[in-house]
Amino acid sequence: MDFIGFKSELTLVFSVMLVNEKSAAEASRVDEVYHGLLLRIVRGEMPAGMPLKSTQIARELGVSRTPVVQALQRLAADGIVHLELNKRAVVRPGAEKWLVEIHEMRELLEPHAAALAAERISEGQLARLEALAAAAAPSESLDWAPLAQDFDFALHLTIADASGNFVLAEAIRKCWGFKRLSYAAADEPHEVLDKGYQEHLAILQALRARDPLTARAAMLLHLRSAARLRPAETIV
Amino acid sequence: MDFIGFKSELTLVFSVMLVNEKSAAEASRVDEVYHGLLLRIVRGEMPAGMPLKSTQIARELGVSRTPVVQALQRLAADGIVHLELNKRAVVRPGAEKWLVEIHEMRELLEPHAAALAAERISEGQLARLEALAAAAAPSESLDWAPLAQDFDFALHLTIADASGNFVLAEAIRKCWGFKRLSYAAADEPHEVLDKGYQEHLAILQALRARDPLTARAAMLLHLRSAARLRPAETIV
DNA sequence: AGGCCCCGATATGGATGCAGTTTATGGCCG
DNA sequence: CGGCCATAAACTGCATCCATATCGGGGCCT
Repeated sequence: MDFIGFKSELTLVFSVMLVNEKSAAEASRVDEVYHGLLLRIVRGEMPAGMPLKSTQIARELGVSRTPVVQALQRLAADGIVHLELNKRAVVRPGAEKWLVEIHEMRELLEPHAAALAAERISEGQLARLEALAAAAAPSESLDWAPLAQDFDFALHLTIADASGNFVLAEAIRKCWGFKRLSYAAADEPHEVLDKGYQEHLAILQALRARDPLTARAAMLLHLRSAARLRPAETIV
Repeated sequence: MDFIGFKSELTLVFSVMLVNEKSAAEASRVDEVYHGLLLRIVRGEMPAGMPLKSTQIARELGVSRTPVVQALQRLAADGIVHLELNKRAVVRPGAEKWLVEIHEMRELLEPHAAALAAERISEGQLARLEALAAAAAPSESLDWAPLAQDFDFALHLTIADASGNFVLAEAIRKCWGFKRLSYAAADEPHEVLDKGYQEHLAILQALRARDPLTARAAMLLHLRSAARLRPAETIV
C-alpha cells in the first residue's frame, strides 16, 4: 500500500472543507489524519479488513502515533473501523458500500427532519437559505457549481439543525460529512446539478410555507431522484 | 463537581455490559473512561456547557491524560461533546434530552430495519431469537426481567444486523448503547415488561412470516408504545 | 511436505515531558 | 466600586518512552 500523495491530498480536501465551513476553526492534526484516512477508506483504497497500524500510518504521515490513535478512535466511534484491545485496527467489512448505505439512511432521516424543520425553522434561517438560493441560481457562469453545492449543503444542514432534534441533526451532519468526501472529486453533469437545484427550491418553498407534509415529500423526492441519477454511486 | 464513586460505578456498568455482550472483549481504559463519562452526561450530572478538562478527569480517575483524551474524541464523534482546538471539551447543549431524541430517531430507523430484516434474516438468527423468546417467557420467577432484557436486546440488534445495511445497523447499535445506560438503573414495572414482551413476540412472528410490512408496523407500534409508557423518560 | 513452537521484530496501551495557548487571578487605574 | 491589562496557573496538542502483547518466520519434529 502506498501513501504517495496522501498528505497533499489531505490538505487539498481540507482547504475545500474550510472554504465551505462557516466556522473556520483550525484543524488539529487529529482532524487531518481522520479526514485523510476516511477519504482513503471511502475511496476503496483501504479495502475492508485491511489493518490500520497506527505505527505505520504515523510514519507515513510524518506525525507521531498520538494523533493517529485518536483519529482511529473517532473512526471507531463512526463504526468505520474496528478496534480491539491490543490488536490492530481494521477497516470494517462493507466499508466500500458506505456511501450507498449512507444515502439509504438519509432517506429515513432527512424527510422527517424536513417535516420537523418546516414548523420550527426561524425567519433568519429561511432568509439565509433564500439568499444562497438566489446566489446559486443556474447561469452560464463557469463556477456556478460550487455555489449550488454551498446551497445544497446549507439547506440540508439548516434543516437538520432546525429539526430541533439534536441527535437527528448530528446524524445527518455526519452523513453529510461522509457525502462531502465524494463531492470533492465529483464532476456532476450540468443537468443533474440543475435538477438538484430545482428540487432544493421546492424544499425551500415548502419550508417557507411552513408545510411539513410537503417538505417531507419534497425532501424524499430529492433524495430518491439523487439516488436514481447516480445509482451505482460507490465513491464519486 | 464531585467524582466520588465514579470509578466503582464505572466498573459496575461495565460488568453489566460484559455479561450481556456476546463478545466479551476486554475493555481498555479508553472504554472505561468513555462509558463513565457518557453515563454521567446522560444522567445529567454533567450539564450542557460544562467543560470536560482532560487533565482534571485524568486526575480524578487516576489514569493518565492519554486515555481520557481518546475517550473525548469518541464522545466528540458521537456528537455528545464539542472539541475545539486548544480549548477544553464541553458537553454539548441538549445533552439532557439525549435519550428522548435517541428514541425518536429509533422510530425512524428501526421500523425500516425490521422491514429489511424480514426479507433477509437467516434461519439461524430466527431460531436463536425464538430460543431467547422462549427463555424469556413471563413467569413468576424473580429474575425474569434480565432475560426479557436479553431478548429485547438480541431482537433489536439482530434486526439491525439482518437489515443488510451496515450503516443503519451501526446507528441502531449505537442508539442501543446509549439506551443501555438507562437500563442499568431502570426498574420497569411488571406490566411494562410484559407488554414489551408481547410486542417483541409480534415482531418476531412477523419476521418468521417474512412479512416486511407487518414487521415494520409491529416495530413502530413497539417503539411508540414504549415512548408512551415512559413519556418523560430522561434518564431512567 | 505440513503442522507446531519458539523467538525476534513489530505493534499496542498508557504514562510522561514539553512547548504553546488559553483561562483565571490580582493589582492598577479611572 | 468596576473595568482592564499583565502575569501566573492551568490546560491542550503532540512527541517520546516504556512495558506488554501480538505477529510472523524459521527451525524442528512428525
